[in-house]
Amino acid sequence: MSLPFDVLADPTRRRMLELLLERPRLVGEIAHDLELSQPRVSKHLRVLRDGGLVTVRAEAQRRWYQIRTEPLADLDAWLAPYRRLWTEHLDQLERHLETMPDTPEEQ
Amino acid sequence: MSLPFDVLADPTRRRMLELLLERPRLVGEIAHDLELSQPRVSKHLRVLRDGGLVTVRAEAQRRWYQIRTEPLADLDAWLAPYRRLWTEHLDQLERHLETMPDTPEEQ
DNA sequence: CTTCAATATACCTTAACAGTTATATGCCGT
DNA sequence: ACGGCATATAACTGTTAAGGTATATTGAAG
Repeated sequence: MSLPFDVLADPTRRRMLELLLERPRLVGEIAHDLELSQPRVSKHLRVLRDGGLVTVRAEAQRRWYQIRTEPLADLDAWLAPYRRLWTEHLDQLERHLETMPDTPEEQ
Repeated sequence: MSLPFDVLADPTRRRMLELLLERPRLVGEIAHDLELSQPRVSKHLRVLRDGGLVTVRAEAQRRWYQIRTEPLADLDAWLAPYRRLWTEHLDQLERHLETMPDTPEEQ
């Protein structure tokens, strides 16, 4: 399970994903909507594709890009153990901190 | 809400966070457990700290680093709209795809 | 007050990556 | 067959970031 952190680290790619969340799109559409050059979009789509976050469907010269959820589900799974820290027992962390030696804070 | 993607993009930092999930740790502990040089650990901790993912508590020359959940909760929130794609109505996407023009797949 | 221990940081090198411009590829219409 | 459209990729450039080594800082202990 390779996590999509690197792929999602780029804000442009996240904006593209956000568009693709609504519906599949053409390269040109994305470039237009986000005001990006076409090669730039193609390159990012390549990265998204290599990371498994999108798939392509060819229609003549057009390419329909569509979101793929698996890596996002993996990310969700990665978050699980941390999520408990701020949901279930929020005070469990607090109690833990009280266990720590009591010394002046830095910064 | 600045997302912690860049910070978490580094696998070493993710391993460090994983350690800190159990309990707060000293720099030296982390370096030892993960077999990393001390400066390397300090540098990563700096990034984690700037990203709000950890806080420090000074105890003499020791520094106790402890996890901070807010950015992770932000990440969780970011995931929310996507999460629906693979939980609630998995077939909603499928239905959407059937709406698309039917052309040969690429790769 | 000197020395050692724990940590932070400066400096340097290298690698990766985003962006641009130019070009290639493939398909459609005429 | 030909010109144009949609997309991909190559080549190049600039920036950023990680890692290493060396050094600075601060507190403790003797």
